[in-house]
Amino acid sequence: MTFRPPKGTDDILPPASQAWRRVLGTFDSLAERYGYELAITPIFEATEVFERGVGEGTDVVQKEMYTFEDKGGRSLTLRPEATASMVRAYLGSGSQTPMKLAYSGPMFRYERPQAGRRRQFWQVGVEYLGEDAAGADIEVIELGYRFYQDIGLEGLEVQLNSLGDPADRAGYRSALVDFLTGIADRLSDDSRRRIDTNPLRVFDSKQDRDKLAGAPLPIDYLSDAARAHYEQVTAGLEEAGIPFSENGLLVRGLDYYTRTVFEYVATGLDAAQNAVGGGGRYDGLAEALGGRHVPAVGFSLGVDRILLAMGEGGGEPAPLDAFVVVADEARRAAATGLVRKLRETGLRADIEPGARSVKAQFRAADRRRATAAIVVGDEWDDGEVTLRLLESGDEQRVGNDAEIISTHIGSETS
RNA sequence: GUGGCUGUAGCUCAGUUGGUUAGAGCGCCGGGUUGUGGUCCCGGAGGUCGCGGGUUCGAGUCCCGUCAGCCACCCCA
Repeated sequence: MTFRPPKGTDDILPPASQAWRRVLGTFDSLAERYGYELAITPIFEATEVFERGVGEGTDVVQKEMYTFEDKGGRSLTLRPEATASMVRAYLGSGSQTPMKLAYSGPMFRYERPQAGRRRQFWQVGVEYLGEDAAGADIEVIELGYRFYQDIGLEGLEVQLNSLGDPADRAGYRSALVDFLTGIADRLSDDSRRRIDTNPLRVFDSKQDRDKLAGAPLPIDYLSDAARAHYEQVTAGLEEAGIPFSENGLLVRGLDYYTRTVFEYVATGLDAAQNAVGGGGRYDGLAEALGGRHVPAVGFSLGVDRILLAMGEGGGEPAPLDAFVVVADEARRAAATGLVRKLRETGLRADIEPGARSVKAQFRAADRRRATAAIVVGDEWDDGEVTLRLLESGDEQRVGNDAEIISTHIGSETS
């Protein structure tokens, strides 16, 4: 028996989990203020949801899926991302009106782990479903940007591009294939294979990026409608005060994107994986799943990577407002009752559950970073407790009432 | 899937050309203070040296294999 979690997965425990609570909480309230409601879908789906949604030609589908057969002979897959699930759920709901959804949860991809890449990783995201207006693109990108601002991630860059509509791709694709065929002898094996299967994916390759100078770019092949949409997005972002840079090489690794694509890059991250979030418009995804036409746009942000970029690996234990010290065991019932009342008033309060020396209890109070130690001893008979402020060492006797104690501590911490 | 680096106490590590009962710092527990922490002093607990095999009188140390971790590639969050 090993106590390590499976390869590429992590136990997130205190004190590191403190940062998780904060980041997840920030996302939750921010999404709610922007009008995105919670969506919870299964972490596994019928395999075809991802095959058809994400795209057969993508690395995610070809080699990174956790696929298994259940006892009923169904092929299921642990979700490698959430967007396909969200669209599937939206179609399943039968909704005829736009829906703004926010989600948070683990995703799974079978890969060799490294810095910023895990087999189970956590994404938060939103999807603006059933809306084709550029205003939705702008709102989504802005929401993501605001999120990074709120949690205090510095050195963030927003990169933007447009891939156009499927109709724009036909002409573009043949131009790209011509170009790539011309330099095929200098490309990596992977890229050469993609010329036939999925030429756009060549832009994903770091190895070949420098050889792509002069390659035709999707942005130069946009239809009038797609171009107008793109220009509305850039204008809207400027108006919203969101700094961004246009990157004609940005194509994203999933097949479902149309028009707008964007990525949030942490410039301060020295790890190779510096994309902390990304997204785009996917007007064709619902139809790829066999549904009706549903224009939509969304993003997903990698919480593990965000914390990595912020250097939030360790940290201090969560602070406590009060630690109740039992001076002698005969007073335990009184002390336990006091902790209960302190907690009811909203204080973070704790106590040792078994008999320990006063010294040990004070040491515990200090280690837990308590603001005050509350001693329950002989003074209890006078209706009082001793309140010691651990940082200054100031000590006084106060009424043994939770409200009174709370007031004394509150004036210290505020 | 491919390549590189690393596995000794809870953590960070030391361990001399292979040589007796494997060490340090930090952390943890207890005592010094009959009701007082964070400083200081004293004491204590805690180790299949990743695992398996081989060489040797003798392996933490050398060789082979294997597993795990880390990093990079492919690609993405």
